[in-house]
Amino acid sequence: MTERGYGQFCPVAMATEVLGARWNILIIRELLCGSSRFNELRKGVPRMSPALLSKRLGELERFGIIVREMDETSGSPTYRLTEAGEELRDIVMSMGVWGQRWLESQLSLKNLDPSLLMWDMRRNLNPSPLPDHRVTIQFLYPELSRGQKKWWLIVDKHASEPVDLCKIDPGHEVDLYVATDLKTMTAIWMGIITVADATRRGTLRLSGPHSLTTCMSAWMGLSPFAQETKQVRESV
Amino acid sequence: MTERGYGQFCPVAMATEVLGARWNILIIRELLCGSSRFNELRKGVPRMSPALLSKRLGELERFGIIVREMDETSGSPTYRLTEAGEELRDIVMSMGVWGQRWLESQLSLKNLDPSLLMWDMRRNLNPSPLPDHRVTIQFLYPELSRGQKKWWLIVDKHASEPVDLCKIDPGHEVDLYVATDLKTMTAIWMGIITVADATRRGTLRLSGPHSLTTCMSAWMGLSPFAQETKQVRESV
DNA sequence: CAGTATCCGATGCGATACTG
DNA sequence: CAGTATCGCATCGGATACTG
Repeated sequence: MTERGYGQFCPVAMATEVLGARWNILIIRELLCGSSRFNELRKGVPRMSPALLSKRLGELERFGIIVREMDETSGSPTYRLTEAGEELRDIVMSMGVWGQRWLESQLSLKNLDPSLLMWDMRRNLNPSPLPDHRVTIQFLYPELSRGQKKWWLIVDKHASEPVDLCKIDPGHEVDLYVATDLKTMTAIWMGIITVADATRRGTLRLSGPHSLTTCMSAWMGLSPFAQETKQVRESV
Repeated sequence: MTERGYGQFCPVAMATEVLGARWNILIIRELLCGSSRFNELRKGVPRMSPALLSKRLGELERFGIIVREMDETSGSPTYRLTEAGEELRDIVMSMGVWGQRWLESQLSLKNLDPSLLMWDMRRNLNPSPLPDHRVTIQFLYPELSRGQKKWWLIVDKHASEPVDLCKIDPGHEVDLYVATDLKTMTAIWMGIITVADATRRGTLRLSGPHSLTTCMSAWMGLSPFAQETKQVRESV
């Protein structure tokens, strides 16, 4: 990529100069999903170095796609999409739908990452089917390394942040245990298999009260693209 | 870009691995516009080396976005979009619309290129307002170098290819002369100014029969994004 | 016409460490 | 928490020439 531009006046080419730069679409995706602070964004693009993220944020601001503002209360910087950036929502979503429909799910299932998965689940979890009191759910991935093995989702409808994610034991009594492997959990999240499938095969085990286990597919929000039906590739 | 992937299972990330690779969106744009042969594609991405184009076509084929087939009659290879590729049309068009709405037109007008412009005009010219007989239109860009100065568009409704583009004098009598500068002509094509504007300012001069000059904005198709209204950037 | 082959330079970007 | 600073390599891709 010895120089960035395409030397074309075509608006598609102009847009591609911005949107085609590595990482940019994913940064915009994070902002569209509601992240706004630097270290929040980092969680969504963990393989990106902070230096590069900072650089890209600057570029996106110069292009008028995001603005950097100081948060009144916390005093820390905040990024949000401008109107121009917000108008990218349909494009980014369409790309996701297209990816889900046409790219091999096998490929996705090679890019497993528990942090990203749990972070996504935190974001999309739906508290409403859950009881009114605080609920603690522990996820266990036995095959993973020490630091990645255990995760806690704490749901409290009445808290300021209804869903919280921890990697260290919050100390609460656990209401529901979910034991599975990362590939299974990711496949469920992506809509490739269901909770029922995995339970039947024995790759997912739930232990806790019936009131929590039976409605798992209700409170566990899936990926926004989960319901997109997979298409079969055209064979030559 | 030390490695290509993002390491994320998210469908947006998967799609971005394919669509974000340099040039790919522009190649797809060309295919969507109807190009199908290698050297036809090259005209749409002149700054791309043939080696790289070839490589990218191979990748796109492996991803199931295009297929390479042999043309029965000519015996030469042909590329066309698969169903998966065709489903990218809305995304690519949306990117163009977004680019036209939000990116500085000044930027576009720094990426002038007469070959791309004339090639685009050839593609979008609308023969129907023109007379039934063959019409030859000569474009003259006095400021350009010898090889880029003169262009001929030959329109013949009854020919197999209704619109032809030449860089060398086809020898026909010219019906309409268009003299202008490249920036003006590009701005007209992009919908930034109109033929009438440019004529009034004297940056575009037409000489030929009234029947051809008055309906120029009718036969000269504009960019597919020309009617998108420009938006003003959010000021901080 | 439709590509390959080869070469080499620029730079994007990843890794790590550090600071206010 | 929110970034900067620095370094060095891998690789992307541009240029040119060549081939069936």
